[in-house]
Amino acid sequence: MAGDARLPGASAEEAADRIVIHADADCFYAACERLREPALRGEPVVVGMGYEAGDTRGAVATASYEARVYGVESAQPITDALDRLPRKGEAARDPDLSVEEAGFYRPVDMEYYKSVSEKVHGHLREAADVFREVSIDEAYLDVSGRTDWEGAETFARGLKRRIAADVGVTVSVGVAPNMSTAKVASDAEKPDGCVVVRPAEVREFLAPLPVAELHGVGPVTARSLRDRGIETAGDLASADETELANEFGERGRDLHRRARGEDDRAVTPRGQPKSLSRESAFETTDDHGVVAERVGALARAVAERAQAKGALYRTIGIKVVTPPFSVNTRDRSLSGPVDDPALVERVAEDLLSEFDGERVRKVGVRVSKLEFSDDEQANLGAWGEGDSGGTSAEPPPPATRSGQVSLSEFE
DNA sequence: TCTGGGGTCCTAGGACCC
DNA sequence: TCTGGGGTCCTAGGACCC
Repeated sequence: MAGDARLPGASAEEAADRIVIHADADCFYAACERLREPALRGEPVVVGMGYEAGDTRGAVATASYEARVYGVESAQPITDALDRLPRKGEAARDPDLSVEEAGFYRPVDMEYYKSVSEKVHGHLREAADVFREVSIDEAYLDVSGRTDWEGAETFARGLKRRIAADVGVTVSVGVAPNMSTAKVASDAEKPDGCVVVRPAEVREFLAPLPVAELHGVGPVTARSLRDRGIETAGDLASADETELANEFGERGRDLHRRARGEDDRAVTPRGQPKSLSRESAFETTDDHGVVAERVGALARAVAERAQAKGALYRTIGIKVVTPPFSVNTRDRSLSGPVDDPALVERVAEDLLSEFDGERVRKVGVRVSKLEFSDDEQANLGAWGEGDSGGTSAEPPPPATRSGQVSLSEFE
């Protein structure tokens, strides 16, 4: 039972000697905007997704610390953010508003952020024995062979300094004997943090933290834990594991271990994606034709992306969000892996027909049970060395067409 | 004010097979 | 006619993360 958490090859001895860094760029999108627009430095900056200049739609992707002071936070609707922090330009024209208490709003520009991210990741990769990219602004590094606990802080500060000097963004880092503790440590002194937690200090470092600060504890679990009198990681660490397992299943055991700073997972490079999806939100409508149109476009887009990545898929699914916010998913598995955009479209629209007549606010299309052809694997091996792909001029030819797959179940 | 978009992992019941 | 156990796959939903 106890060995379940351990990955193959990660012996207890190896785990005990591990030095893991979690690096997390501070307000990354806002930092990128400041990089190319230095006038934004020191100003409140809000980056919105689904947002266009002058618009009121969309949601906050990143708010700079200056903007957070006004109560702007990520995932907030732009309209709410604007209530708290008006746009600079509008504040200048409106005598009731103060220009001092206004901010700059910018739409997300993923391509640019990726180009900055590649530079940051380049430094991180160079500093690590093993590098695992988590997202555009986050990564784990196994640096066991690069430093020791004596030198860990100097090592981490050097890394931060190189990134700041070369790229111009600040990165918060946490250094710890395992991934889950390193993650919490990088968060502990944001922004521009550098927190080293040595093996003997893990328990006391974690103990006072609210449970919600543990990776994997969201609002639902946090409330449920609080209802049981478990407020801090220390409470969780000393809670009864069997009771946690009864209440939360295997996740309960996991959280118990994380709260105790026990995490034997080895840092491994990120593998191939498990699914690819596209989704989009719109004004709630019950016009099935409009919804079907969207689904068709998303199906084409997702199939194109799969093709560009050399991915075959065996399951096609849709997501339909109906007011106020209920998420419905439907999917269908095929008899074999395919690369067949027309089929994605057909299956997606067929699955959608169940929702004919319903009010819909958002739809998505997903392909999953992915398989990657061998030559594409080879390409991805090379990809790990240098650039991070994404914008290659020509997608690889599809490895397999769907001719051999039975379509009888759709006709 | 109608909460964006892209992911991962887990659970649970039913079908189906041996 | 009714009884087991074990395993995998499929589908739907939920929690969580960035």
